[in-house]
Amino acid sequence: MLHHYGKRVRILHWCIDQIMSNALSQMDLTASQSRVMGYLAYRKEPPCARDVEEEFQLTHPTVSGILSRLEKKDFIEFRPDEQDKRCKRIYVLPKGRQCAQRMHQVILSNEEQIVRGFTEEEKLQFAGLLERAILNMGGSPCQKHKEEDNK
Amino acid sequence: MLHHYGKRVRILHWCIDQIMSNALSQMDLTASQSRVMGYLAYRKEPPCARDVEEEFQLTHPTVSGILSRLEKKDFIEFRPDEQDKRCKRIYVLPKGRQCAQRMHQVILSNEEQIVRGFTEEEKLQFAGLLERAILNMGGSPCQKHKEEDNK
DNA sequence: GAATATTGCGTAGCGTGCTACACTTTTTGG
DNA sequence: CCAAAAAGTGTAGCACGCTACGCAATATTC
Repeated sequence: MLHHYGKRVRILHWCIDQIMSNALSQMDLTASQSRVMGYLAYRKEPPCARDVEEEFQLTHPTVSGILSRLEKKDFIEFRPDEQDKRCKRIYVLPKGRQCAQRMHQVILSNEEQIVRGFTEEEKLQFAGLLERAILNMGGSPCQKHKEEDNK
Repeated sequence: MLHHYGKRVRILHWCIDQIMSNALSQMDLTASQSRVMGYLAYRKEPPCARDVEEEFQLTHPTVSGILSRLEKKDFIEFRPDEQDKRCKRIYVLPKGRQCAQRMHQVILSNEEQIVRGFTEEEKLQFAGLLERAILNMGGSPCQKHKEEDNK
């Protein structure tokens, strides 16, 4: 019996991105950009690109692209770290601060919309089954490095 | 309480694609390409691009790109339809037929791997919750056209 | 302290998804 | 029958994932 998990996960992933992008288009932000902005805005210490990679389990060229688009649109600014000259600290500019609250709302309401009509038990099950499926597939990308150490 | 459904769906989607791509790289196929090839190989009548769009809920530029890469690698061939000169019928070439069985296996084993260790009830729940989440988010892209008719 | 490894980042190049536009062919309405 | 709508493709341009490479700065090791 076929359940088409892969297909369903793919479509759901697409839907989530689409809904978020629509809700945020008026702020000139894509779904990925707003998720990163949400993370940046709610950090006390200005993080560097590496922290964003860890948070979202993305590779550095991907994060680099998203950040450079955010910089071009004046949501953020890069400033070199005094101590470690390799790092470029990410500072949220006023334009970024302005829409932080709105972003947060959109992200939360999106999460709610995904599980609308679910009972509390179903929400727990859904999160649990997703997590188990991820573990079945070997976990997130950046965890692979750690596994390689067990040689 | 935060369950990070969006994040988990995104990561799971990524994992599924990654595992499939790895399993198929020796055949010079990406995950998306092999899914399309799987569909093409198990069709009696040679479909046109439109059928692929419907099957996978993708837009036509996306399908067009995947098909043109498959054509370039000699997995498929386009031939104009006699009756309807708009359509380009898709014919699977020998190279495509050769790996059809293997593709099918990889796709099936991938589906199994996603829900490894799940009970039958959990598998049903997982598929059901995914479907409900998709409906919560407005369903798949191509269904929007039909909704627009209800004006 | 100098050679080496690691870390942080940049860039090139690609696949896959999208929107928006244009074109040809077919179908449909008056 | 002819104009208009719809259907099937094509292409341009973009976002966002990836791998693979390279370079500079820091850490580590001998």
